[in-house]
Amino acid sequence: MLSQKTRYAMVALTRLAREYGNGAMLISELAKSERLPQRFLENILLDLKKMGILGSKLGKSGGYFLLRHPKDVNLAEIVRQFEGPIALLSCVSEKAYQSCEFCKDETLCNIRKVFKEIRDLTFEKLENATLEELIKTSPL
Amino acid sequence: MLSQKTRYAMVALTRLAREYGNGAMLISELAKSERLPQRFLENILLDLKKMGILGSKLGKSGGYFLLRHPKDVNLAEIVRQFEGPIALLSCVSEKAYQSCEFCKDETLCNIRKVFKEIRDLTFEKLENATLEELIKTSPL
DNA sequence: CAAATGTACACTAAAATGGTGAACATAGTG
DNA sequence: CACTATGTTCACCATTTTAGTGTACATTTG
Repeated sequence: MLSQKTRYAMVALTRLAREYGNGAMLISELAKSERLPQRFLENILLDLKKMGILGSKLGKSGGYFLLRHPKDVNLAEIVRQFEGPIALLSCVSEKAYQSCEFCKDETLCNIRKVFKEIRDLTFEKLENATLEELIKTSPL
Repeated sequence: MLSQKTRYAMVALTRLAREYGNGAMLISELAKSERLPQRFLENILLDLKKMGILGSKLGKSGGYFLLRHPKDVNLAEIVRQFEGPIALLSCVSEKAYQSCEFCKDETLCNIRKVFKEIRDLTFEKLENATLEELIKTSPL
């Protein structure tokens, strides 16, 4: 299961994506309106800023805002940052590959094959889930 | 990422599936030949016994053996037991569903939609991964 | 009975999770 | 310039999870 941190990040980002183009939003307002713990949220927003996804302004009328266009931020990047590898086994991870201590030949391992397929499908779904897609309202 | 416990369980089970029909195998032999920490493995095998997947015999020439046919044990069951829910969000879990504290209407939530698709694909792959499939040797 | 096995239950060290506290830096306003 | 509202930094903390280990016990076979 995803950590609270990742879930909070997704909620905060989709909100900031809806506000895209409207200037900065206060942490306090974001926390209150989305029901996120403010102090914890501060850490998360700071991480997102360091990733180059959010920008911030200090002082009066300061706050956070989405730097990139919502179509240029996807969940794969967010999940990687806050959860670590998308893969369930390091032997099928793209960014954090480590060879398996059990396998003599990974190409013949059927366990690996299953988890490789799962990783690839999961990654594809997460990568296609841009903030733009996430804030689209379903047709009635 | 999957825990060591889950990985060890998968390794032990595929080995016992290969030995299916050959009687009991010593924990010590299983641990040594598959390079698993024996004491930790004992806990895992006990869990698998309680799940009705393994049987055991005490005393001399005792040990563990697969109770069910290898085609009747799949990774979905194993992952659920040792990792908890297959879903990444409780709002898309089948066995551990919990409503989302953020959503007003889950049917309209696009985040949920993404993770529901991921859950369903993952579950399908894990369910089709029976021990019988896992021990098949690839054709040359 | 003795030895070889699995069983039970408690315990522990280290890491991850989900935060909080206190002081500081910066930008805008009067 | 001083004040105040904001974000920033860094350290700290309690709880839970992970990955085991310790010790004693129960059962079967020879």
